[in-house]
Amino acid sequence: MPRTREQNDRIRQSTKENIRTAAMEIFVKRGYHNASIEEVARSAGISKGLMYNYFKGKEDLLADMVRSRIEEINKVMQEAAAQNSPTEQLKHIIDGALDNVGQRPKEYRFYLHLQTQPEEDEIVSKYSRMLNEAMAKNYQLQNGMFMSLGADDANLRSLYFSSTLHGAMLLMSTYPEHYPLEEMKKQINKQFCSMG
Amino acid sequence: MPRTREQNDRIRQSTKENIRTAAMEIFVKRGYHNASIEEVARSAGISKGLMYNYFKGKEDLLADMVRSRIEEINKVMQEAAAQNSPTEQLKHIIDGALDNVGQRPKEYRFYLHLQTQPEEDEIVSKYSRMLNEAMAKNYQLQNGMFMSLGADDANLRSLYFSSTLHGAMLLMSTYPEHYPLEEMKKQINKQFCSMG
DNA sequence: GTCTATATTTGGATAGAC
DNA sequence: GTCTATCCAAATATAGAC
Repeated sequence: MPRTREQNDRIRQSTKENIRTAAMEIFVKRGYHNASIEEVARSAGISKGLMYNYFKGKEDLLADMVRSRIEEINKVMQEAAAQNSPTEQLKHIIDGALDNVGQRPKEYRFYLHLQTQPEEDEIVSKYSRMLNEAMAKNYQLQNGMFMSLGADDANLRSLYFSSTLHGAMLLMSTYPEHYPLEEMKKQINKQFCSMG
Repeated sequence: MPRTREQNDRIRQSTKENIRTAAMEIFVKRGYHNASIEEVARSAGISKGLMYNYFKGKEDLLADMVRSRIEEINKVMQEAAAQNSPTEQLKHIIDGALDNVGQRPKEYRFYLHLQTQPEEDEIVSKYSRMLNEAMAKNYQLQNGMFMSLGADDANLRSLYFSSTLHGAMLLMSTYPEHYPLEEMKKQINKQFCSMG
């Protein structure tokens, strides 16, 4: 009795999702270069060969992750833009960014590691660029928020804000257990979310 | 006519320095994992085999770099501590950090990439840890400076300062040609180097 | 849809001659 | 002190059977 089309589809989807989860886990643990397909497959509970039935190769796994990361970033930014006042918009960015790192610091660290990849890396630099471009695009949006807020030199202010925010994320991912998340959110809010 | 001891020493030193420079160049360009000994040797103008006469292997090259980086960081911090007032001490830290990144953004990026290495990387994590520890040590020193400055919650203030500073370094290394270095130094100074 | 066995490549490291 | 030739391990990817 052969499987129906729907059964096969379900199996395929579920296996693919297993691989995704396993790949993220292993990549975060070992880093892209040191992660082996072997180990990803083992962690997903399948054979090495079967991987290639679902992803073209190791790079394809990474591409999939980066795509989903960029979606996640854009989503937070769009939610922020939908807020009523620039004050609330910026607050949403701060909360979105810092909560995300606070919840999954290793994952943030993985993507930052990726973003700081040398530009001439043969394989990975493409994805580094994609992430940086996504951030740059959202930075433009953020500039508009500081305009609305009525900042003197909105672009400079926005850049200073981004520096502070990304610095906080970096330090939080480096010392996740000691970083006073809520305290920092309060400080950044106080400094940037109103016209002083 | 054989070479004298001194001639040999000079040759050895000069060759070693050549390798160091070449290795930094290639590592910064390709990243540690993608850099090949082959290419480092080519760039240094020597054969691959000769490399192993000067360094135990690829990892030893990295160890050498990290050691010299930590020395560099500590030096800036000691110079800062030698200043007369906490205001000047903090200013020295800001200038030292941001000028360094401004001059060699790729190199900073390389070390940040190293620091964000996953903890369980088999080879490289050791050096990641060393860098993070050097930074943590200097952070203690910095805390003292904010104490002297008479900050309300000195440790929190110091952490916020570090977040801002490292965020600025990160963004500067990401967009080296667009980042308004001097402007940012001024802002950070204004915010942190006095008691407001 | 899944597995095992195998091919292929890359690159770090060593040996031995000059 | 330097080079060329060689070894060897790791890991990506493929082929073919069940």
